[in-house]
Amino acid sequence: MSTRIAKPAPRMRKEPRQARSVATVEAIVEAGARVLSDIGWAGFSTNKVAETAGVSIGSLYQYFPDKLALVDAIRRRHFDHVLSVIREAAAEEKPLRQFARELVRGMIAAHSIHPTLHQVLLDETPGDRGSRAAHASFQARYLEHYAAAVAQYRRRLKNTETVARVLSSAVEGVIHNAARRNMLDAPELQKQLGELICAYLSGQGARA
Amino acid sequence: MSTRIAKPAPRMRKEPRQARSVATVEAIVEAGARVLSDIGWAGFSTNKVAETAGVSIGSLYQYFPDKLALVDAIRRRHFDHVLSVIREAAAEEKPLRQFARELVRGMIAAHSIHPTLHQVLLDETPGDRGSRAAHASFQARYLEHYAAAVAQYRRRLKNTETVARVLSSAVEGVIHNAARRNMLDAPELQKQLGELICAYLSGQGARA
DNA sequence: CGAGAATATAAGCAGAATACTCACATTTGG
DNA sequence: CCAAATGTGAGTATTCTGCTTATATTCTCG
Repeated sequence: MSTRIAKPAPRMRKEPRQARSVATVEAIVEAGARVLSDIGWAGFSTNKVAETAGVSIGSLYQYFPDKLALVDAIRRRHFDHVLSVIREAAAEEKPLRQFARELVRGMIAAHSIHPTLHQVLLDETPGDRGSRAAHASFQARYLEHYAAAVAQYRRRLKNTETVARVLSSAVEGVIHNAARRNMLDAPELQKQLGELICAYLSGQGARA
Repeated sequence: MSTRIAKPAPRMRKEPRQARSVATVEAIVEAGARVLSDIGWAGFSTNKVAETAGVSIGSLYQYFPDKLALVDAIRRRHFDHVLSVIREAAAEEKPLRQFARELVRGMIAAHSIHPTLHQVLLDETPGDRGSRAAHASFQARYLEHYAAAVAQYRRRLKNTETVARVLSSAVEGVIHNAARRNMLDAPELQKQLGELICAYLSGQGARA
């Protein structure tokens, strides 16, 4: 019995050197995100990704050692994107309403390209081999930013962590639901989501 | 070209008449829910469901004409359950805090058996053939109950529909997230989710 | 130019699943 | 005790999927 590590799982089998191959790799990752968002993990096959990207299946395997390495690349790219959105919204000190507005706009923008990618990545995609760590790390930093905002705007300072978790999952739920119904750009929704955030963080949940 | 309807898709190939077969069918549906919740749609195979139920694959096909009929049965059962929870919480007139508490408790209880079944049913499961109607009908009635509550507790009566949608998806998001982390029974979470509902429905999202 | 390196192609393999049938065994009710 | 109801599971036929490989094309750079 070896050390429980089944696969070394290198990120890239070969690093793209010319501009052409960089574009190819980018096209593959982009197509992968599209397939994942449109059809979900169940329909995510390397052949279909290659076809969607407009490259041959051989090209895909020239750079990605296996299917999971591809998913990892997609995940990394998407998480980095989302993380930057929250970091930006929670960065400097600003009025609550402005924070909420920027957060909502950013999250909606991030989900407008591949509406359900985020959820698929969180729910359906296997957390196999090494992505587990990246996954957890993302979640941790993700929450940190939320917690920072919560600490900044909330009077009651208890349970910051739980409050942050509740807030983030509520926002994600609303966005995800809107994405599924193709209603991400409804201005009414943006407004209400903003109000939800403000109301919860203002936080006097009615007495008694 | 015929009428676009590929399959008549009967619900049951044969109706169980004896107590034994009723139990068998029930075991199959229950096992199906478990498999769907534990492994997701990608791992949902009729063979695995039968094995989980402790019956032979032949028994399954004696009552369910095909895979989708089985999923439909699972969906119907689960949706009926969830619907009853909301109906009960939003039934009589009661103080906001009590409504919130009952809703949260009910939703958590409903998700405690098969934590991620609800999301899987909504997101991964194909809406094929005839379940589309049931699906939409469920969503409609689901929202109706939320809307009733919103109309009852909210001062501003505009956008009742949007508010109901935002509220329901926020609640679902929190529950779903908690389910994924096995934190459904954390009392802190129940409390915060209740406060979120109250705060949003109380609804003065800070001025300016 | 031209040679070798980098990149792209797609036919196809080997094996794993999977939905579903069918011929037969067992149990039940009347 | 028998006909109907119920249960069984090996087997089938088909699809799919991840991935290799032998070959073709394009780029870089002296």
